[in-house]
Amino acid sequence: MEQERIDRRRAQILAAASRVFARQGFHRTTVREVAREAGIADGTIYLYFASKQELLLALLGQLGRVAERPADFAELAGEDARASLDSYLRRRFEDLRDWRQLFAAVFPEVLADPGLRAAQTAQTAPAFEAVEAELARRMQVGELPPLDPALLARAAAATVLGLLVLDVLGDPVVNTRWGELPAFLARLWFEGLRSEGR
Amino acid sequence: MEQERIDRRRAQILAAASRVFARQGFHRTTVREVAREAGIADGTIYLYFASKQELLLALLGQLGRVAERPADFAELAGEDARASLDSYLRRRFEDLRDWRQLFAAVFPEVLADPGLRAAQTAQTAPAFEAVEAELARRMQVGELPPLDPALLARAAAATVLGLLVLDVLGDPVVNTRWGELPAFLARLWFEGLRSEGR
Amino acid sequence: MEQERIDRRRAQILAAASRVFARQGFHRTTVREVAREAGIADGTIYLYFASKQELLLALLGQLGRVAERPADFAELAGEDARASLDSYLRRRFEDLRDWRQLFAAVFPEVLADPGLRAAQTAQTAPAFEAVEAELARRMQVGELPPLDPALLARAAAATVLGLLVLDVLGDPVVNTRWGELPAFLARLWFEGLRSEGR
Amino acid sequence: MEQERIDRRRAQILAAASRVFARQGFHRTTVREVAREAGIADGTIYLYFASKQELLLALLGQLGRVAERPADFAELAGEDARASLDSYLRRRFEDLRDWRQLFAAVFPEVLADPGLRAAQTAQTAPAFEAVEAELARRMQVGELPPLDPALLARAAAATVLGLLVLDVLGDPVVNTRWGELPAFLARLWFEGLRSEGR
DNA sequence: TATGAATGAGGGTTCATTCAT
DNA sequence: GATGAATGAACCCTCATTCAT
Repeated sequence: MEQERIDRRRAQILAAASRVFARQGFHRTTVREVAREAGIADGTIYLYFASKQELLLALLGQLGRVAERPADFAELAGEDARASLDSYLRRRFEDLRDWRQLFAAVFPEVLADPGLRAAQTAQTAPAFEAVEAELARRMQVGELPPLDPALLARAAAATVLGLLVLDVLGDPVVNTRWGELPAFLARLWFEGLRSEGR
Repeated sequence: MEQERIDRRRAQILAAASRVFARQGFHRTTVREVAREAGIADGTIYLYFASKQELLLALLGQLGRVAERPADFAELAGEDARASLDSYLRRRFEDLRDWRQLFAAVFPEVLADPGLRAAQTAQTAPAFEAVEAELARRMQVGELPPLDPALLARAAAATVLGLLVLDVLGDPVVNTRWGELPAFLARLWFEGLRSEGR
Repeated sequence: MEQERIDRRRAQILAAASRVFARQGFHRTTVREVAREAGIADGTIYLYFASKQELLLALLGQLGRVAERPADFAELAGEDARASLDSYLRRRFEDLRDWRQLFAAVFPEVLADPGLRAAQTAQTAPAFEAVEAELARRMQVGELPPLDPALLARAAAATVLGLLVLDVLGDPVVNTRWGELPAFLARLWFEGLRSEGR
Repeated sequence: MEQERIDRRRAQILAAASRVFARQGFHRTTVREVAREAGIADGTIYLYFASKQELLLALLGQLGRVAERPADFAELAGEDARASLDSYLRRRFEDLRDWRQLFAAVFPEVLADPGLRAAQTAQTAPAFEAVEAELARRMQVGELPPLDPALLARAAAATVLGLLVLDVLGDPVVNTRWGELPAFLARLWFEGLRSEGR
């Protein structure tokens, strides 16, 4: 089908853009470099995207689909809190690794551009709301202690986001021990730092 | 004194740059805009900084001085773990609010530029080591449960960093309730999410 | 062919540069003026030359090919000295006229730039050596009086170079009577200024 | 006297300008560099010269006074042609060495700038006329063979000018054997290149 | 549809010149 | 008079975008 060819081309270009943006940053990358990476001519990109900025927005859209994923959280409703957190984090961190490049490509520019900042925040709002609702429910049924759901959601999101950022920055510990993080976080969040004896 | 005048001018220019970069991002900002914001002529900037890039590096240096601050952590050696964390976080979060603009100005570019990423990671390494050592000490004396100090340090740093990022992104909860975060985090990290009844 | 198109464009740009540089000098000429003269856009020049300086170097290369021409001198080996000088000068002066613009475009900058001065002198050295060898040979066979070949070569080159300079300066006599110069020089150099009667 | 102080300052600045222009060329030299070389502040130059261009014009004026010197030629009226040429050239070449720096500083720009080219040619015209008149006189009295005085004057001037240019270009022979040139030229011009036996 | 040469607006930087001290 | 910090016009060059082939 015609649409299919277009989609394939767009995907090819976006993949190339993601690689080069992640490597050099959006502004240090020329459209020509994206084209070279995709193995096509400069002008061809403009047959599939209206501008360089549109490339970024398309990548942001892809990234957005990951950010929306927390809604899956609700699916875990049945399990007990600790187990559900554990398995949720494990899956989440595996996903994130895959999206690392996309994140490195897009996120710095999101942070730098006021328009994108607003868009990103707006896009993330529903996910936060869903998480907050789920947290509140579990608190009500006594599965979780009565904390502020909004703050708890932010703290959790911030930790994951921060680890992703440290990963992109090249922190050697985070780079090499990414796989240990879900279990570590689950334990930390649930047990806390109280020393056992007390 | 002569040096003093130079320092004042450099500070004036850096403050202006920090404002505009935070607002629009480094690359979307022209040197002319920085000059306008500082109330001086384009060329004057080049009497105090060799290039636009040097402006960024100088701001990065200012930011670095904050990142090194975790070393203060060691000063709290005497207090008990929960109290020391509490007061440390409180002071840290107040500081961070002040450095928010600087962070918003510089960090996106750090994230986007491979060279700056490496520099930033290298610059932060000693602070991580100090924190890890302090954590290990407290674990040994039984003030903290025996967790991996490296991961714990990363998790804590990631949470703070992530909250700063959410703040910059304009998350309404983080924006308006920044002051509640230190106490919330101290409680979360110490008590954990175990519901009381179990 | 592809290379052909490139060569044509380069030639077109160099011809334009030669005209404008000769008219206004290298530094008083903007890249935009060269582009306008060539009938292309500013940026197009940079598809064919890396910098404004490269434009100058390319022109210098063209000029160099003329300076090397004295090697032709050796080809006249068979003829008698006076006749060979005469025909050599005649051809040389005709050539020079054609290269006048190129010379006016490039030479002032060669004279002004230490790096180019050295390059030019180095480039000319082999030609001088060839001429000296030929002169020495003719002296040995008695076709020329025993003068210092190095000085003779310099004196001759200096005269021609000086006339070219006077021509560029706009000396009315040299401008209008360029064609008489070869014969005049041949006569002067051969007969000398001794008045006949002595 | 007041005027004297001014003159001294102007001379000091011009000497500095002459050195730096000769070394780096007019356009590659900043006004600041001239000031540094003169040991004064940037702005001070503008108390004595209206613009950077005026510096050049003042130096051109100094150079002009040398170019006018050929009028001395007339003073030699009494001597016989060969002897007078010989001593004239000897004194001229010594002078020229002294003016070498000035020449290197100013001449490239004269060659490059249409306005200065015209000025220089106009300024030199009277000297040429004087020389031509003297040559014509000597031809009439039989001291010189009947050549075209205008061409002869140009040829002689071109040779000297060309040698000066070769000197500035850094030709090693001209650089090291400048002192031999007057005698060589006198011999060449008078005896010519006819081999003796013929 | 794909190409890549051409375009030209825009930005970082330099530097001649001014002027408050 | 002397200073040198400040100015801002001008220039070289880059690169997103267009369009003829």
